[in-house]
This record gives sequence, structure tokens and C-alpha cells, in this order.
Amino acid sequence: MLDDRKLAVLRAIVEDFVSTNEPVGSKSLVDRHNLDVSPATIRNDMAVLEEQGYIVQPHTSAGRIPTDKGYRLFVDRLSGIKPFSAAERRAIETFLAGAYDLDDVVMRTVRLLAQLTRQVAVVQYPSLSKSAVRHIELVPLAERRLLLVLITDTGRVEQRNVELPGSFDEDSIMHLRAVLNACLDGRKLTDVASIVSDLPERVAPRERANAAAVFSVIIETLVARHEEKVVVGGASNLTAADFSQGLREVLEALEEQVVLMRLLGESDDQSSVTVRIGAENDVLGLRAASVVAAGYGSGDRALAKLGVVGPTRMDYPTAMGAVRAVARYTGQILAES
Amino acid sequence: MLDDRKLAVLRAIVEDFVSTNEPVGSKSLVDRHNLDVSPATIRNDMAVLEEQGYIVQPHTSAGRIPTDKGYRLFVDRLSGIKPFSAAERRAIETFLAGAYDLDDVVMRTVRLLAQLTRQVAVVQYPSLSKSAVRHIELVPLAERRLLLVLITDTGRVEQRNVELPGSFDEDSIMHLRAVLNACLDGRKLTDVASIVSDLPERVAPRERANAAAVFSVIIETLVARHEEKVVVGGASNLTAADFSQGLREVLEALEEQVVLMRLLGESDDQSSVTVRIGAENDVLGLRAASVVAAGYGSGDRALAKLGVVGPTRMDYPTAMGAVRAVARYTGQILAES
DNA sequence: CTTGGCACTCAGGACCGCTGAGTGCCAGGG
DNA sequence: CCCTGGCACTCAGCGGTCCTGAGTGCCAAG
Repeated sequence: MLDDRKLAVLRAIVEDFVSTNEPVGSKSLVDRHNLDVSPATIRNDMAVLEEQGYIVQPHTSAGRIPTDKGYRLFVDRLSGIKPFSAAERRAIETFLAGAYDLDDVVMRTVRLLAQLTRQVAVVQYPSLSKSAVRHIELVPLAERRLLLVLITDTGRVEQRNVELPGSFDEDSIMHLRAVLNACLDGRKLTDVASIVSDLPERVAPRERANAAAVFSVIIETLVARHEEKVVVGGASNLTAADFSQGLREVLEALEEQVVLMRLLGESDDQSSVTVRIGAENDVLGLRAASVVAAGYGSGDRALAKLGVVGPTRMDYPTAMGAVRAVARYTGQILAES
Repeated sequence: MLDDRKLAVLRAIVEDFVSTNEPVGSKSLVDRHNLDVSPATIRNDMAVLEEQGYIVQPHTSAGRIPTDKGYRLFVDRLSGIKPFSAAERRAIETFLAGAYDLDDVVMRTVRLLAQLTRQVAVVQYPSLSKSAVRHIELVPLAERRLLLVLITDTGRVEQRNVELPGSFDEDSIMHLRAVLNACLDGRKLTDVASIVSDLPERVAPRERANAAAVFSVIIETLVARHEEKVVVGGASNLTAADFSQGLREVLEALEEQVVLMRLLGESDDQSSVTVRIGAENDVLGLRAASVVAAGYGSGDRALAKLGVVGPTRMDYPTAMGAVRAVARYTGQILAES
């Protein structure tokens, strides 16, 4: 139904359009790529491709541009992931290795990704729910207030204030801290809630009111507030040229944490790079955008996602290569720390 | 040199231009504002104002628009700060009071400010260097690695990994923690560096190597890395209509922490609202932008800045009112927690 | 199935003229 | 001395027209 040459034509159209941002015609195709057939032949092929919905012409007497369906075919069957050179990989590695901090890792990752792809980069913090407790700390702040600090094995630190119903003394706090760490250390955060609910028995009755306050904050931190943090960078790579609908809406979407989560989310398979093209991502206002995303994590489990957002007219092979490489190295850095 | 009516004319021009974004002519001026003179008179006044550099005409036979100098005069002498109604203030207060976290306070503040002014909002985290240590925590992570957590009296939490030269046992860490807290609790961060440098004497010789590593990280955290954190929101309020130079550069500037610091920075007086107009802020690429900023903080000292960035053609009275109100309430919330 | 030829389409740029908002200047009046 | 109405002038923006060139679809011949 689509012979080899037609596929080659589609690939050529996508490549040319991506690099020039102008509708591509039969003539320019034949001499830019060395297809050894005449323009007329190409035109016939194009007619077929258009009929099947892979390309369209913006107006009569203009060249063709790929449709979402066209890009999809391109990504699925016509292009690979462009691998990075050893030098590039080394540069990525050393840039990320300079980070001294989880925050810093994420920041560097987002910058790097934005720079490599010249698109908007989106990086999700290592998810709370998939990581494990490394340490819990209770710090007295005031008469009836504690600071609860929860450290995960990915280096993420969550902090919450706890208002206590009653006053407390140092000893009871020490004890509570010991109990918490004994019971929770190393446990998956997803399991913590159920463990905590069994805990009250293990503290002296006098202390239960205060302990309960602490426990409920822990649960709240883990469950109620599992909205993950997402960081965006490279917004200046957005140009009004793409996004005819006006990039205001794109900017708006990028400011909504929830939207970003949806954008990255869903596909839960580990490390492979996923591409969502145009209307495929159901976010309103990003109908003209594509998302290239991948999971990253220390070890084999995917802790969180990262990716880039750009116009459907995007250099997918390169973007996919960058996302894959960055995901890999970021995961590696996290595993080491 | 500029009589009352000329000032009134300037004010009217600024107000009209701000609200319509179109050059304003003598005719439309007289009937929109009830100046009871003829257009011809206004024209004469305008000619003078133009000669003095307060207004220009984009092209012959168009109305006038204010220059930076014109806006400056407007802000300094012709307009007050628009106060917020009691209802609005209450809304602000309850919105901010819902925050449970320093991060959350900052996030809400930035959203609020962006929404109130319909501009880009910029909020700086309460500065490390002006706050005081509330608690230092050391958490063993691995064989030779600690997590250092530093909590300030504004609720900010800094975390850093410490690589130790040698192994350690629980007791020595306990001791070190105790020493640190004893010596640093309540001290201004600016003083911490000098205090820490005297500390090595107070630990057992065996432990000095490890302790030194911890100390150097503390100093590094406070001194070397005093780059403050800045959060930006409401970027979608940027419209290509303003910023003819292309808002790409504006977006770029807004992604640079350093630039943002410079933007807010400098004027160090406490709580008053400062306005920097157009070329007055020497940041390249923001020559067409104005910044309305104020310090905020718990109590009387200003801990950090917040503000909005927008086109010079901005509703200054409202923006100033919003910035002042938000700064006030955010400071209040911080003081309470 | 491919190819060259041919007629057709149409977006975008160049050009033109008009209109209306806005100006500057001037002479007369309070 | 300042205000005012009148008048001539300017010019951005808008709409219309024309032309060109890239690109197409179709067809008949190889």
C-alpha cells in the first residue's frame, strides 16, 4: 500500500519541513535528496500520501507539510533515535556530575535538556511515592510546633510544619523520632501510610495526642500531597513562529503543574522514549505540540519522567536521542548519590 | 516650567495609553477627560511636553506616547499607589494563609501577584544571609556520607551532601551535631562563617578530619552559594504585543536567576515600593520592561524582594498597590510560622 | 510505472490611492 | 499673555489591483 519510495518521500518531506519550516514541493525534494526519479513521479506519490492523510497542503499550489499522522509514521517506522557521540555523552556526564544537590541535579538536567534540544524541557522530581524513606527528623521549633523533615533515598527532602495539640519535652520527641525511624527506615513510601496507622500503640498514652498529629502530617505529606514537583526550563526556545494559535496558551499550559504531569505521565513503561504528537496529547492548548518523554531513575525502576515539549514540527530523532541520553545519565547520577 | 495643566495632560496621556495601547491625540484627550480647554491648547501643551522629552510621537501625524522619562514623572509625582479594598485584602490574606509550607507560601505568593497584576511575578526566597540558624541536623546516609540539613528561622531548609574523608560512628556524629547546634543556634547566617572557623578546637582530634569536611560544606552553603532562589510565575501574561523587540529575549532574561536578582536587587530600603522603568534597569533585553518591586519580611527587616515585571506601558498605581499588599501579607504569614 | 508537457491555482509581494486622525501654525479675541 | 478656531499638511493603515513564481493535477507518450 505504501511502497518503499513513498515512505522515502514521506521521510524526506518530514526532514525538509522540520529543517526549513516551509511547505516542501516535488521539485525541491528531488534535488535535495537524491531520489532518482522525476518530480512528476514524486507528485503522484504525494497525491497518494495526501489521500491517506499523511500530508496536507496548507493551500492549493503550495507544497505539502506532514500531518500528525505523518509524523507518527515517521517516528514509528522511518527514523531511529539519533545516538549521541562519545564526546557529547561525556560532556553531558561531566555537566551533570558537577551537581551537589538534588535540586541542583534537577536544575542542571532541565537546563541541559533545553539546550541540547532547543526546546522547552520538563523534568519531574523523583517521585515521592516510588522512593523509600531514608530518614525522618523531628526538630522542635517553638512551644507547640515541630518541623518534620523527611528524607528519601533519592535525596529528596520534604519538610512540613506540625502543630501539636499539647506541649512536649525533648525526651518524648527523641523517643518518637526513634520509633519512626525504626519502623519506617527503608520502607517504600507507598507502604508508609499503612505502617503509620499501626504505630499509635507503640507510644506511651500520654504522648499519643502529639504523636497522632505527627503521624497525620506524615500521611498527609505522602498521600494527600502527592502532587509531584515539576520544573520547566528553556521557555525562551518557544517562538511565535510555531504555535500559530498564539503561544500564550502554551505558556499557560506550561505553568500548570497538573497539565505537565499529564503531559509526561500515563505511559508507565520504564526507560523507553515515548513520543506524543499533536492532538495525541489531550491537553487543550497543546494541540500543536509534541512531547518526547522518558522515565529516569536510579537502578532499574523509573522514578520520574523527563522530556521536552515543542512544536509538532520537531527534530524527533535528535530530541529522542537527547531525552534518552539525559534520562540515562541523570538516573545514573541519582543512583550514585 | 510645567504648569498644572501640562502635568494633568501628561497624566491623562499615560492613563489613556496604558489602557488602550494606542497613541493618544489631543482630540480624544479632551473629551475622555474633562479638561475644559480646546484641543488646540492641549496640542500646545503636548508640544512642550514633547520638547522636554516626556512624550514622543511614533510617527508624524500620530498621537503621543509617554517616554520612560514621562512614566518616571508620572510615577513620582502624578500618581499614588492604588490601595486595595478591604475585600481584596481579605482575599489575599486568606489565600496566603492556606499555605502549609515555605515552598507553598512562595508559590502562592507568586501566583497571587501574577494574577492581581496580570504581569509576570517574581518572588525571591527569604534570603539565607539575612536569616538565622534555627537548627542543624546531620543524617548518616552511607558509609562516608552525611546529609547536612540546615533550617533557618524563616522556615527555609537547605540540604547538602557531605563526603567524609573517613568513616564515622553514631556517637561522633551526635557529638558534632550537639556542638554545631550549641554554637550556631540562633546566630545570623552572616556570622556563622566566622564562628565555624573557630570550631575545630572543640572536637576531639580524631574527629577533626570529618568535622572539617562538615564545616567547609556549611561555609560553602552559606557563603559560596548564596545565590538566592527566585521563582517566576505568570509568564503567560507576556504578550507579543508589548515587547516589539521580540519577547524571546524577555523570556531568556526571566530564566536567568542572576538577572532576576539584579532586577529586584539593589535598592535595599525596606518596605517601600520601588519602580524601575525601561532603560533604568540595566539588564539587556529588558530595556522595554519595567519592574515594580518591594522588600518583604517577617518583622521589620526585609528578608527578600518580590515584584512584577511588565512592559513600561503598565498600570503602575495598581501594580504598586498589589506589590505592596502582597509583600505585606506574605511577610506577615512568614512571621507567623 | 515513469516522464515531460501543459494548463491551472493562488499566496505573497509591489504598487496605488484614499481616508481619517492627528499635527503645527497663525491670526483673532478675552 | 494665554486660549481658541481655522486651515493646510502629513502619513499609517486599509483595501484594491496586478503580477509573479512555486507548485499542483492531469494526460499522453515512452
